[in-house]
Formats: sequence, C-alpha cells, structure tokens
Amino acid sequence: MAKAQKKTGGRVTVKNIADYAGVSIGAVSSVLTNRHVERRISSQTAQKIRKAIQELGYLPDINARRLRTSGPKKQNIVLAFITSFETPLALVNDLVLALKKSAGEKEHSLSGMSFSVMVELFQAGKLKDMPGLATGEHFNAAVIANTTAEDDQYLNRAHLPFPVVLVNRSIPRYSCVIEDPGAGGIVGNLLMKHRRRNLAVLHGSPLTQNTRCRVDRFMQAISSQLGSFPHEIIAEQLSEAAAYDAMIKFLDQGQPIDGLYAVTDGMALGAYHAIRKKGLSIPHDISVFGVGDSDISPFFDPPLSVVGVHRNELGRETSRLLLRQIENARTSPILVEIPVQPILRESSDPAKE
Amino acid sequence: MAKAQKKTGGRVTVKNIADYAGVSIGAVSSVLTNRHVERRISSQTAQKIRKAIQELGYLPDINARRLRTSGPKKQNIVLAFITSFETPLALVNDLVLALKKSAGEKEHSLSGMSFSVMVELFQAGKLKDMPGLATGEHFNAAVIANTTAEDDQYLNRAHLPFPVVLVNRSIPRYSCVIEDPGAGGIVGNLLMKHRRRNLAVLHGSPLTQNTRCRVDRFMQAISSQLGSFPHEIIAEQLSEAAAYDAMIKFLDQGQPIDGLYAVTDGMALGAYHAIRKKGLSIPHDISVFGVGDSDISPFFDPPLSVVGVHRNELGRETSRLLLRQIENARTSPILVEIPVQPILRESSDPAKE
DNA sequence: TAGGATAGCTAAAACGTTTTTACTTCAAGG
DNA sequence: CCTTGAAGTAAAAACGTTTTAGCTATCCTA
Repeated sequence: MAKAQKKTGGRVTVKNIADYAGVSIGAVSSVLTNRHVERRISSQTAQKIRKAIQELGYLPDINARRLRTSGPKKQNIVLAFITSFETPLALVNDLVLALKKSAGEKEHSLSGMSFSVMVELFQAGKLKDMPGLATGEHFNAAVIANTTAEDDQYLNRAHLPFPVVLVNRSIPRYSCVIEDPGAGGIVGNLLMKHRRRNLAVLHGSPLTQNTRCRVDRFMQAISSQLGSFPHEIIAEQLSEAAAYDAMIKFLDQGQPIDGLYAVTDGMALGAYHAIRKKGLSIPHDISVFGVGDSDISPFFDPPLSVVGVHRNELGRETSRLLLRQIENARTSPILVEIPVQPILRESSDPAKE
Repeated sequence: MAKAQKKTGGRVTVKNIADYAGVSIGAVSSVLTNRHVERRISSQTAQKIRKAIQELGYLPDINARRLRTSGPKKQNIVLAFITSFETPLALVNDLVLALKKSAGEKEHSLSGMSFSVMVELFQAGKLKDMPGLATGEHFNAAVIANTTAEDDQYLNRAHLPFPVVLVNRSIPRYSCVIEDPGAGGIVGNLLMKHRRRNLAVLHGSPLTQNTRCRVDRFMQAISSQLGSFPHEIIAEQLSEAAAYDAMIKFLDQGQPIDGLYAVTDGMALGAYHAIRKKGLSIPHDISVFGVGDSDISPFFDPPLSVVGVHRNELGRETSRLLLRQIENARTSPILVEIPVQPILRESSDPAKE
C-alpha cells in the first residue's frame, strides 16, 4: 500500500489515486470536492476512493487547486511577513490585522483581489539565503523586519522584483517605516531636564538599526550637553530575562546611576525587577524611560514613561505603504518617519522638575 | 496605457504583457525571471518588456508560478494558522517557530517537502463563513485557535477535509492540545491552603473554552470546600486595560477579597495595577495567581505565581500533532493535555502557609 | 556564394487540478 | 425490442506560468 506511494517519488497526485482505486481522475476529483452525489458517483465507489486517498496519504497541491479554481477575474495576492528566527514576531499581529483591515476596505483599486498573509523566517544575517526571496516565487509583496547589518548590506545591493516595505530600518531604494529617529535624543533631554546626570542605556545584542539609532541619539544628546557618555548596558538578547541579568550585573559593579533608558518595553520590565532587587526605587533613585512599543508599559509599577512608537502604528503604516505599492507599482519608494511624543508617567518623576 | 489593463478585467497576465509589448510570452517570462540574457533577449526588447510590466501593473500569479516551478518530487505544504480578528495572535509566534523547526528536522518522512505558514482570520463566531475553509482550497492543514461556542458547534458537525489541530479546546473528532483541565482547581486549592477565604476570579469576555474550564474548575474547587462561590470579575476584553478597569470597578464596590485568580498573565498585570492603585498590597492583602502563558510573569512586582502552560509548549505540541497527521493521514485524532505544575513566586505568599 | 555559427526570438509542452462534454455500459421497466 | 436512468469513463479545456526545443534571419568565413 505504502509502495504505491513510492512509485511517484513521494508525491501523490489525483492520477495516482485514480489508478490505485481503479477509477477515473474525474471521479476522484468529484469526491475530493464533495460533488460526487450530483455527479452520480455511487457511495460504494466514493468510499473506495476515500480509502485510496487515506491509504496513499494524498495531500492536494494547493497551487494547482487555486490556479484552477480562482475565478477568471479574481486575483489572489500573497503578502509575506519576513523576519528572523531569532527575533520575536510581535509585530506580525498588528501587521496582519492592519493588512486584513485595509484589504477589506474596497475603496482601493484593490477590489476583486483577495489577500493571503504568510510568515517566512530567515536565519539572522542570512537573509540572502532565504529560498524564493530573490525570485519572488512565493509571494507578491513583502514586509521585511528585524534584519541585521549583513542583511541590510544584501538588501542594499539586491533588487527584489516585488514591492517591499522595510520596518524599523531605512535603506535607500526601499519604502521604509521607522520611528522618528530623534526618539533617543528626546529621552536624553528629558532625563537631563529632570536633573539626572548619571545616565545609562540598556539594549540587546545585536542591535537592530532602529535601536542603534535610539542608542546613538541618546548618547549624542547626553555627551553634547554633559560632556561625557552615558553607560552602555548590553544584554545578550532582547528578552526580559536577559535585560534583568545584564542590569543586575551592572548594578553589582557599583556604578551609581540615576537615569535609565531601556530600548524596549520588555527590557524595561526586566530592568525594573533588577532595580527593585537591589533595593533601589523608581523614580527616586533611578528614573526610567522606555519605548511604549507594547501595551504593558502603563501597568508597570510605577507606570513607565515612554518615547517611541507602538507596534499598532507601525503595523498600520506598513500595511498602508505596502498596499500603495501594490496598487500602483510606479510609485517611488518613500520613507515614513512616525513622529513620537513623550508620554510622561511616574517612572520618570515629572513632579521633580 | 491603463486601458490595456481593463481589457482583462483587472487581472494582468504574462500574455497581456506580451501582447502589449509585441513580443512572445516566453520573452516576457525570460525577463521576469531574469534569464533574458542567457535566453538571448536583446536589452532593447528587455527594456520594452519591463516598461510594459510597469505600465500594466503586473503582479504574478504565485500559484501558477509555484505550480510550474515546484520540482517534480518536491511538495510544498501550506499550513494555516486560523484565529479570530478579535483575539491576539500571541500564539502564532511560538507556533510558527515550532513548525519551522520541526519541518527543518528531516528525520520525518517529511523530507522533500517544504512548508509555508499562512495566517487566516475569521470574525469571532463566523468561522463557518471563512472563505476556503470547508473546501480546503487555501491550505493543506490548519491550526485553529480562539474559536467561540458557535464556532465550536460548527466544527462539531463539519467534516474538514484536511488535518486540523485545535488549540485550547477539545472537540471530539479533532486532535486537540489543551492545558491540563485541572489548572483552575489547583489554583483554588493553593489559595485555600494559604488560608485565603475571600476569593475572586478575573476573566475576559467572551470566555474561550479553555478559560471557561479554568474558571469552572476554580469555582468548583472553592465551593466544594468552602461551600460558597468566589466572586467573578468580568472584563470586557482580554487586555491589560480591560482587566484594570474591571478590577477597579470591583474593588470600588467594597467587597473585600484576599485571593485572586487572573486567567491570563496580561490580565494579572492589569489587576496588579488596580490593586496597588487602591492601596492594597500583594500578597499581604491579596494573594494573586496567574497562568504563566507569557514571559513576563517572573518580572512582576512581586513576581507572579502561576499555574498553567506557556505558549512555547502549546506551540511545540501543536506543531508536533499537526505534522504527525500530515505524515500519516490514518492516525486517529488524539487529545493532548499538557500537565501543569504550580510555580510559586511571591505573589501567592507561600511563606504564610 | 555556400556553409556554418550566432543572435534573437517564437511555439509548444508541462506542472496538478477541476469542470465540462460526450460517450459507454448495464439493468430495469414497458 | 425500445426507452430510460444510473453510474460511471474518457478526453479535453482551462487556470498562468516557466522552460525546452526549434525556427529565422543575419553575419562571418572560406
């Protein structure tokens, strides 16, 4: 039984089932599509066919099926969300929702199209080895996130034959959505305005272009006013746990700080825990700023002050740009910088001004 | 120019481009796949074709392309992650990672297959209206999550013609992955063991089957030992913010409680904030239990005691079950209950025992 | 000026489905 | 014997793409 499968080299087609069951291709297809009763296939035959399907382990070729059954006018557009194995897919949620929502609104010239969203992963730094990327064989358009410096280099010289939107990094020939690059500087200035002088920035490793920018602008703002650089606390990953470990290690070194900038909300949560563990208080001993990329920051204890863009906005804007490119292939790539506005909560002690 | 597009009714094919540019279909395809130089298409012609592609706004049909280019032996399997618009896709992260990882390990009979993961959304309660679901036209196998009671009814009577794994709910004919249904009871017993007598459970609305079970078992454990039911605090959504609002509202009513069970980590975070806001302390005034479904609970202040399964495990197990069904279509559906073990942290005050 | 090479393309096949159309066979009923 | 209906079969078309094999000029060489 399993032998019959081997004949075809691992792939079972409708024809194989038909041969195996001793019926015609049409009969098999009728059963597969549940049309066997109106096509006058007897229930015994239908059973025989179903048995063959089971025994051969048939899996339909979705591409062939969709090719055949897609209406004459209807176009199915496949969008890919491409990110690395190493980084969390947090954004995919907001992005998928935004895409589905935009695609639902028919006021585009997009009517008559349906959208599928697929998720593709690559090894960080090995984006160029992702199968089907250069050829565009798997999707019509893509959102690419969480690339490393090597990946960015590849993107820089490659010419991808489909619409692309990069998120949280900007590379010349591509449409990009990024946070206002001034965010880090704003945080620096706010901390200094609150009379904090011994500052530190906490980030993960490796740095994405976006967080690199936050860190750099922060450093720059500090050093230009204070004449010295803040401490740089580097966690081994982006997780809460890694941030906690790095922060504990730093505080154990005895360097006193009174202001901290954590470049993601998750890292800020880890840092909070470390700070408490060391018997220090927020904001009295250490004033903390985060980014506001997730929903949790208002519920920290104390609530986290943030300067940055929420994933919602990122997702919305990214989907807008991608659909714009699909609608009109001739539009030139644009860079969207989402402005940021400080949200001051208790972690930064605004009362002390 | 845009007129030519209209002719075909909105869909532009290679043939349209060929006609428009006055060349053959083969020439167009050569340019599309960047083979035009080895196929000896002159650069003028290539330019002409590229211009046509631009002007007509061509988007390739991915299905046709993949059908043609998939090797003779190679099968592409499309897995769908199906969830509702209303609920967060948190699980998709872990699931996609687990799937890609399993699929990468070639020790299955799955070698020679490649996997794509796509995300499909349905309106809560309207699963049956999801296009392509009943026919399986879009994917080879699916993970279905976050269904409502109506959706479960539909699943109960439908026979989906492809492998399916349900997560966090169990329905007879399907393979399912659920948390140990005793989790709620365990929490109840722990709270009572810690001498807490005025208990409450905090959950969102509508309840999924899984949280329904947590709540029910909790209630049951309490009432069977204490003879009275705990309070039920119902938030309007699953978010931190909704949990906060509901909790504030409850505390304002003046009902004193000394133990709380929040059925997701996010809701626990909202509850923490509300409890602090009211000047109460955890665990002294109120002992709190959560679920441990995310990474954040160890970093709460105080760290959250949890009884439940992490999304990681859910994703791993789900992917295992799905691939098992794909490998061997004849395996009968099984129900996997992931056992839970209490993780006691400071929020539940084990010292008080 | 015949012969061959080469540039530049075109025509047709193939991928795996589903559906349609026309045809066959068999049994039962009149 | 003729008709009718059930239960199929067989073959072809179609979906849109990529690739293979082949064709036709033109140019180079002898």
